[in-house]
Amino acid sequence: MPELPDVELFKRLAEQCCIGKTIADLEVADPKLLKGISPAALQRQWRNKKLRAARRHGKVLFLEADSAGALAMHFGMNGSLQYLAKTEKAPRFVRLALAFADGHRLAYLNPRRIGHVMLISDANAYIAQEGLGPDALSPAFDYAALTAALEGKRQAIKAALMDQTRIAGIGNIYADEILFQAKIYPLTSANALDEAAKRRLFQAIKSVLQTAVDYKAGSEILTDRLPNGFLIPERHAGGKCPRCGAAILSFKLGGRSGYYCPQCQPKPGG
DNA sequence: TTAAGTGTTGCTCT
DNA sequence: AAGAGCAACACTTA
Repeated sequence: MPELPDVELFKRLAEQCCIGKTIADLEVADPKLLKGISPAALQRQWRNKKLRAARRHGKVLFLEADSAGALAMHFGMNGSLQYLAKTEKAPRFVRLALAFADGHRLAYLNPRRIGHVMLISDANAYIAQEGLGPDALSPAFDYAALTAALEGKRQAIKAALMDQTRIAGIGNIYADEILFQAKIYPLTSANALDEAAKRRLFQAIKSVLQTAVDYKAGSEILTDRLPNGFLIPERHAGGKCPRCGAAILSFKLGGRSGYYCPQCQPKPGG
């Protein structure tokens, strides 16, 4: 699930339901996912503090408490954030939850436990320390930033898009979608893209991610929540190109499955 | 029952 | 030195 659009929705959920609320308790159901602090220390530090703000950079969500640092949440392969009403029973896989004074809870779920929640002092310092590139949807990530990120790189353009140290927020599924919309063959060398291709790529990064957020679509296969013309619903064996009807082909890159249309995304020179 | 899977890290090899 | 490939992480679903 969680690529940039998913985490953006988690951020909005936190903003809409929890900002300004007093944290009555922290329920750490799985201490293994908590980094940088012990459950007891986190409870001491965050109890009776107010949740001040939610921020996002790439795939990371930051929840900031008043004068008590921030929690940096990584959702891994299939983590999520859920708001639970006072009387609502906790679903499976809740690993950590903020229990507010009004009885509602904000729960961090992570079935596979790939991912973590880390207490940090400052989001910007964390971004710098992790070496994260500019957030794909931020104004700071402009066309010049894209060309700089791809400069002299010979690796496949899909791998470059997914490299969080160059651009933060794009994962396997949205990388495929962006390259489909930009009509670029995913295994093209990054430094082999001409000006026109890079312009299309930049436009596709912004429009695909923004569209996904606007449609409230995660990267799950939710056909009815994505506009027509998206590749994502056809991202499986037997899929058909939404543009030309050709059979969608699959490939492997770095152990991950990718999908593309051989008609709309032809190999350079082939 | 087996395989595949939305992310990241660390290791090895070229 | 960049970059490719792979395993590991833990667990669900097809």
